[in-house]
Amino acid sequence: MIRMTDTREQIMDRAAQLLMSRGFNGFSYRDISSHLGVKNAAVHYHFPAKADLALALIDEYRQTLRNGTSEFMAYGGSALPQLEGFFAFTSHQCQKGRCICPFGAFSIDYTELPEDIRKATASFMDETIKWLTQVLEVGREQEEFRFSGESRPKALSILAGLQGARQMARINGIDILDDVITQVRNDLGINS
Amino acid sequence: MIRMTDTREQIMDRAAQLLMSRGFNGFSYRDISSHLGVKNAAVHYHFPAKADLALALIDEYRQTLRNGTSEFMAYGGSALPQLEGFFAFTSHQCQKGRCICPFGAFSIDYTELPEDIRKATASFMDETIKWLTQVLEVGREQEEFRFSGESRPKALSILAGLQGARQMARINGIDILDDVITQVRNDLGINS
DNA sequence: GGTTATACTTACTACTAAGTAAGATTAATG
DNA sequence: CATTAATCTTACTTAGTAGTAAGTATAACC
Repeated sequence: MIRMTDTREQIMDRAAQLLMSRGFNGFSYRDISSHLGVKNAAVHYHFPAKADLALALIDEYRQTLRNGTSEFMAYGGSALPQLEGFFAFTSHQCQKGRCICPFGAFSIDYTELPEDIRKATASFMDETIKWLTQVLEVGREQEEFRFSGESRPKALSILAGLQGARQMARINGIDILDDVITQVRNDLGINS
Repeated sequence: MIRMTDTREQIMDRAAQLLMSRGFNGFSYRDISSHLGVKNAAVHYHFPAKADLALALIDEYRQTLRNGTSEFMAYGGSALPQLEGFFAFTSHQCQKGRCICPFGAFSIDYTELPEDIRKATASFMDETIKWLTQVLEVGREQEEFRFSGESRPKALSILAGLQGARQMARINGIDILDDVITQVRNDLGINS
């Protein structure tokens, strides 16, 4: 009756929430199962090992970001909306309590993680870096942004700033993220 | 014979290493004791609860930073060396494998931590923010730096950038930290 | 020389974690 | 109706966690 298996989706949902609010080693299968009102082993049925869950989460998050960026990567266009979309996404995630971005969540336990998770995380990060680098490169050509230095280190510094800000926001309040985003705009010569 | 109790120091040393390479929930008393060749309970003798160890670590780290900054806070002076000293400290820590700064390490588990650790972390962060804000403020007056916007958000964005970069460096190599530091210099108009 | 405090060890408790094997329930299929 | 596969539960194993209580050795103090 009702519907079988949206359980898998519910597990992913709850796990995403937990991953980004407590880190990968900060939640257990029990945290998921008790929240859904099922037994521990039900979660193991869908994701035999915690690593399987991690891979699925990375993939999902990656797809989410990719949906918003693929068109730009393929055809180019206006860079500022891409950047602002990313800011808005980051801010929104944080407000939902998903403060720790997956990079942050996995980076803590990185050296202890299985090889395939490390690869997936690293490759996801690469993809994000490349996207932002292109956004900055195109945006500078079109005079939407002004900054000194190469595009890639600038992209790295922005990503690092957002990641760090999300974590600092946990300790000192969400205003910190807004402040950092505003400053990043300033440093790009965006007068909004 | 030999010397008693440098054990406490050795515990702190190892714990600092573990905290900054695995996060607070990423190491156990066993990781410490086995490395020192003592028993688990010996660690508990010096630090009854893990929270006691955390507080001691925060205090130590805080003292380290304070030693390098107190003179400036009291008397002012040249701002650039303060900033460069901070960069060098960060970079050096990271090269020693202490990639995760305490803020990052505790922020992950923040919501689950006991109240006193949360307070200590937050107050330490405040202290750091205030110091860097003053460095930037003074540095701009003395025309060592150029940047737009207020000093405090600029300080936040730099701290967040360094924290994020340290974590990204774990995943994609230590070059990322150097790139980010270089970009921060660029964005401050420092031509070194 | 006896007492006391320090710095441990031995041996344990109580708990939580990931993961598994085998059985029960349900829905779909031939 | 019988079979099969999917989705779960019950009941368990193994291993690691923080923390504690009681005892031992050593050095310092009176």
